[in-house]
Amino acid sequence: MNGRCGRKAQGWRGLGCGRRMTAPREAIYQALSEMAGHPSADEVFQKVRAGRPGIGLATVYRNLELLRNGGHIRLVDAGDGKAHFELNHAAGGGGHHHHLICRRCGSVVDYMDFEREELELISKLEKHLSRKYGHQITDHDISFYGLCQKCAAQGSKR
Amino acid sequence: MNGRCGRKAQGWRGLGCGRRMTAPREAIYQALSEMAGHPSADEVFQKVRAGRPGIGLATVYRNLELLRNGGHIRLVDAGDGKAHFELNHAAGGGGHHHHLICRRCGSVVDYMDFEREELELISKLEKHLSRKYGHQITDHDISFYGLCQKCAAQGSKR
DNA sequence: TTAACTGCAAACACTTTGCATAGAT
DNA sequence: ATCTATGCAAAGTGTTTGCAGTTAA
Repeated sequence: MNGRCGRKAQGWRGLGCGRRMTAPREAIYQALSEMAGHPSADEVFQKVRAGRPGIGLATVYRNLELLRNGGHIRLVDAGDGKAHFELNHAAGGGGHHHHLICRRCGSVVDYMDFEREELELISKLEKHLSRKYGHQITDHDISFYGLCQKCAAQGSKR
Repeated sequence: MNGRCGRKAQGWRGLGCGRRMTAPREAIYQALSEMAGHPSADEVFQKVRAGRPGIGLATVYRNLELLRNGGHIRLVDAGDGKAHFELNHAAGGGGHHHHLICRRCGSVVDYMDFEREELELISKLEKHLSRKYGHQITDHDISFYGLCQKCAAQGSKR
């Protein structure tokens, strides 16, 4: 949208996003892309660490932030106080999805149902809100909260 | 939905939610209800403290959590690492709204546009997702992220 | 060559918890 | 009288930052 990368994104090089392409950065993206679900920063750290023992947690945080700014990955709020991440396939127009989050166990289910109707309403909303409030909308988040099947079965209160 | 209050909610008493109705709890809800926007836990604390000097921050956190579980207030994620709160007017079916959040300055704008279409799609989605995934959906969050007018004007990168 | 990146550890900010006391029912 | 809620301070947690050394460009 505004100043995205500014460089030709030839496959993987796009991750550099005008910055240096370092081994840790690649390893971090790689790790995230190999992980299922929505790992937390620390989980990504553990995974990267397995293949690159010397890596630091700070580097993971710094790169996740960088990758997020570059639009490569996306932050998911699972309501557990930690930041969770997932690849932003939506950047390619591909597998964008929304979330179904359990308030008890924190599990996150992705869903892509009603894609057509949702996308239609969403783009209508984005356009309208942009005009009305002057916001420059780049992103959205639609999540449903409640109890997952397992937790709901475990009894209603606490 | 599941085990909500279980007591007759005679106006304000409903806040007790089966628990003791204490002055701090009332003061905290009162403070939040008098504040505009989406104050953070600490902002609520400051406001309550003004009228009740002795109150503790922990009590504010404990009660915000309690009120949230009781469905009286709602947590808003402004992406700034702090928990923000607002009254859950939606509980009464009234002024439910969604958010327009600035990634730069963290400002949050409420909007209620396209209410009919949105609500229609949302309730359809909730029903469908409940059936398909077995989740017990109690709540949802729809937010658009980007730059507010002011921040967008201040330059595109950085 | 040089400026961004890294790893480490220390610093931070927000939130939660332990415990003795106060207070609602 | 009983048992939950409170206030304080101390402990956690997740995340950020300072800095000297490293490394991509």
